[in-house]
Order: sequence, then C-alpha cells, then structure tokens
Amino acid sequence: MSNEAIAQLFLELADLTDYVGDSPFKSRAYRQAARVLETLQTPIETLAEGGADALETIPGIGEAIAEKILAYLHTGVIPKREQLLQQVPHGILEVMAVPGIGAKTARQLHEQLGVSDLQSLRKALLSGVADAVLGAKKRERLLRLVELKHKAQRRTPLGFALPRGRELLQAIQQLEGVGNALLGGSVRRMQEDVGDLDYLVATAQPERVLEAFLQLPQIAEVYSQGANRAQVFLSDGLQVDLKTVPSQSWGAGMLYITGSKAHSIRLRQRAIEQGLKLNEYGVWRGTDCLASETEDAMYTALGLPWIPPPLREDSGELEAAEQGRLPELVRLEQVRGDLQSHSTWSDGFNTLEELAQTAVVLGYEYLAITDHAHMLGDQSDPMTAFEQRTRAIEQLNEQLGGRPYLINAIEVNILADGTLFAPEKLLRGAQLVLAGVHDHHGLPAEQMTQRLIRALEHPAVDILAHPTGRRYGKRPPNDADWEQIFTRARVLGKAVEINGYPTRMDPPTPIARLLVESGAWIALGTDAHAARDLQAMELAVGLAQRAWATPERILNTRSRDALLQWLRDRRNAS
DNA sequence: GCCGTTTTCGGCCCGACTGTTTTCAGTCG
Repeated sequence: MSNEAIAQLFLELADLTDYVGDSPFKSRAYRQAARVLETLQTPIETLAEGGADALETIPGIGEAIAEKILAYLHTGVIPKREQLLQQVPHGILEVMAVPGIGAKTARQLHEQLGVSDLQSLRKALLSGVADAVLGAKKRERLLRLVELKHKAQRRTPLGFALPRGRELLQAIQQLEGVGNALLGGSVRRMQEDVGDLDYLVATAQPERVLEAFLQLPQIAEVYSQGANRAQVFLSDGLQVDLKTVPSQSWGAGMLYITGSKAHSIRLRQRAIEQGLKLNEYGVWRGTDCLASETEDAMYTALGLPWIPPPLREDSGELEAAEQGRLPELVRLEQVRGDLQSHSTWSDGFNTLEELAQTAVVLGYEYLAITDHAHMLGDQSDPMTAFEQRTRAIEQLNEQLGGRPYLINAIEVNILADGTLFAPEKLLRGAQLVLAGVHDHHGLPAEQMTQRLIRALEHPAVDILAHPTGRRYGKRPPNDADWEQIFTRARVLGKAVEINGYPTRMDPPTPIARLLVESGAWIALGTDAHAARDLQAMELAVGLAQRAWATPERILNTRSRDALLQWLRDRRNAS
C-alpha cells in the first residue's frame, strides 16, 4: 500500500476522534502524522523494517502512532480506527466533509435527527426538520452547499487550476479599489493538484472590493463574507477564497495566503520562540510591527532568508534556510528546449512545422520530436515511416536554419518484461530515445522495478519517460523501488523525465524529490500532443522546483550543442 | 498523541466569519 493510502486512514482516524469528542490534540496529532506520511519519500514499509524505533525517528510519529502503523502493515487494519468505526454512523465522515459541518454539528445531527450519511442529511435539510439543530439560516446555507458539493469532490490538477486562477485574477485586478492582487495558495506553491483558489488583495477599501468581487459573474455561491474576507464557490464547485489586507501588510498577507498551513505554523512557532508573534498583518514584538511590507522582510525578521513558495511545505525547507543551504531552484527561463513532444507523424495534433513555430515563440533552441515508435505512419512498417520522418525533420531543420533545432527523437514502449517495442535499427537511428511504460500498469513493485531497470540498461535508451505512469482520475502511480531505479539511472549516466503534461505531472513530488536526491540526470518534458501543450513546461518546472531541483543536473537547461554533446558522450559510453 | 537550549509535564498558531451567542462556540484556512 502507498504512503498516501495510510495517510488517508489517519485523516479518517482524526475525524472519528473529533466526532467521538476525544482530545482535539489527539486528532491534531493524527492529522500531522498523515501529512508527514504523505510527503515521506521512502515507502513506509521500508521504514517499518526497522521496527517502531525507526518509525519514531520521523517527526510527528511517536510510540502510539508507530504502533498503529505497524499494526496496519501486519494486519491490514488499525484497531483503534476499527473500534471507532463501530461507534459512529456509517456515513458520518462524508457528512463532516460538507463545508460548515464539523464534528459537533455532525454529532448533533445524528443524535437528534438520525442523520447518518449525505443522503439522510440532504433529506433533513430539505424537509426543514434540521432547523431544530441548525437554525433556519444555516440549514439553507448547507442545503445549497450539499447540492454544490456533488460537483466538486475531487481536487483539480494544477494544469487546469492555473489558467482558471489567472483568468479570475485578471478580473479581480480590474475591480475598483484593488491595489496589488496575488493568486496564492497551493497554486503559487505549484502543488500538483489544488483544492481551492486563494487570492490576496491590497486595498484601502476592503468593503468596496469585496462587494465588487461578490458581483463577479463567475461566482455561483457565497459561503461567507466579512469585513476583509470572502469565501465563495464557482459554478463547477471550485472554492475561491479572497482576503484583503492594507497595503502596508502586503508581504505578511502574501506569506499567509501562500501557506502551506504546515509552513505557516512552523513559522509562527519560530516567532514565539523568539518572543515574537506572526500573523497575516506582520511580525510583532508586543505592539511594535517589525516587518510587514514584503515577504523578504517577513523572513528576515524571523532570522531566515526568503523561501521560494514551491518549497514551503515544512519538509525540510526551514532547516535548510537556517543552515544557509536552500537550493537555487531551476527557473522556467533557464529551460532551452522541450524533451518530449508528439507530431502528426504519430498521435499528435500538430505538424512538425506548427510545433517548431510554437517552440520559436517560447524562445527554445531545440525541441525533441518524440513520436511513438509503434504509431509511426500506418504502423505496418515503422522503419520506413521513421526514415521518412527523419528526412522531414532534416529538411525542416535546414529550412529553419536550426532555429529551433528539431531533435529526431522517438518514444518507445517498455514491454512487461522490460524489453523495448521497436526495431533495434530504429532505436539506433534516433538521436534521442525516450522509453516509457504505456501498458501493464500495476505490476508488483519488484517486477516493475526490474522492468524499468532493464529498459534503462538498453544501450539506446537516453531518458526514462513519465516514470510512475500516473494519470489523474484514471491511474495511481505505479509501485516500484524508485531509489534503486534512479540510482541505476545515475550510474548508467541516463536521465529520468519530470513530465509536466497536465493530467500526468509525473513523478509525484515525493518521488520527484527522490529523483533529485539520487543525482541522476533529469529531463523536463511536456509530452505535448498539440502545439499549445508546449506551454506546460511551466508545470514541469514547478514540479521540479517542488522536488528541490537546481539547473545543473537538468539536461534541457543546457545549450543545444551541450545537449547534443551529452547525447554523443552517453552513446559512446554505452 | 507528540514533544523538549523553558525536557518527562504542560503546553500545543492565529485570526476571520457565522449565528442569535448578550460574551462565545463551532468551523475553517
């Protein structure tokens, strides 16, 4: 089972603990443990091999939680969770997931009205009997939210949230009275998927801004509105929070609105240790404001350098900042080309010319055309089709004077046994070979590990594409020993891809971080199947940043000549 | 339930918004 799966169990345990009215600090500890488990880079089974002592070295995991983890790994259940599930109504967790219904309200609803799941909640709200517990106003509000909630169960992939968020940001910027405006939250941190959009506005007239904001046509439902904050839902159920601060608190507000929550809490604890207080208006000593106008000043007042948003997850960035070893993260403008794209020669929508034109607009020196080997031409004779495409690329390169330079590349399927589905001659003829898993997902970890290593060991392979195979809403990441795979890639001098295609974003952050730590070469690719998809490089870079990647080991921060030299050297070494 | 340059008990981030609460609990981010 994955770390995410066990983290989910602890989140449920936390809700159950709240529901039965046990210590709120207990449920907080469970939630903290869940968060830590989710961001853990190593599979929990591996860590558990060292027993409870090893687990307890993880911050936030003590004796009791270590024991629960071990019990789960051995028996498949956490006894405490099973015991609580016996005590509570079957569907109460989904009731508590409705915004505005917490543990206390859920319990009242159950005890007084027999509400036990979403369906009975909806009935109680519709019939009006819920008035007795909630009051008329809250009942009406919840009724609207329950209806909306149907549409918005899932988190939104960053690639979809980002354009929507920017569109709304533009609308907000045009509201009267708005000074600065920022799209913060998980989007600014470039998290792979986001639960809501968070905006910060600097203004001297918060009432006016909020009033105008609530009039925007995109807004379907107002959840709450106050003197300097509003929470609303868009018609598709996406939640949007907008907070205003006076302009002198801009930096403090940015820090607050960007989060993450865990990062903010650590900063606030740090402030307390230094006899200070941190809130969304500044850093304070008593009533003296020490910093508030810029994020930089906020961090400085806490004795830290500015920390880039993608790192703000309480996963080691504060310790690194303290010790002056924050990474110089790779930036989008350092990327000189895209290392995965598909043309009409396979399953892409755009021609080589169209892809090249967009690459020019993006300022790229090069673009790897990585059509699927098994989809070339009419598929009956891939070698002939490959040779035709090679000539087409060479001609186009000549026409364009190598600006951008199209790399005659190929993407090849890794079969279940780790062999490659393409003629050797074709593989040798390509300037650059990506190998990726496209079927037989979900093999046992050991088998998947050997499969990927075998593929990496093929002398023609340069890059392992979309390593975990995850697809949002379709397929979880494949299980494998990533440390072993990435180490093998480093030893072989090969690269592993960080894929920015919006529904892939592969590998997920914790595994991407393992990749960076392994020291293997990294290739950033959009996996574009249309020219406009090339824009997704921003997402690949964001994911690389969350993995603490610096430009040195990223292939496509290299110039065209340096990249081609790398390819020649690599081949000579194989 | 976790944790410790205020170590094995006594703390645990901080503020905004809602409702009907005349002083605050519940919920959320």
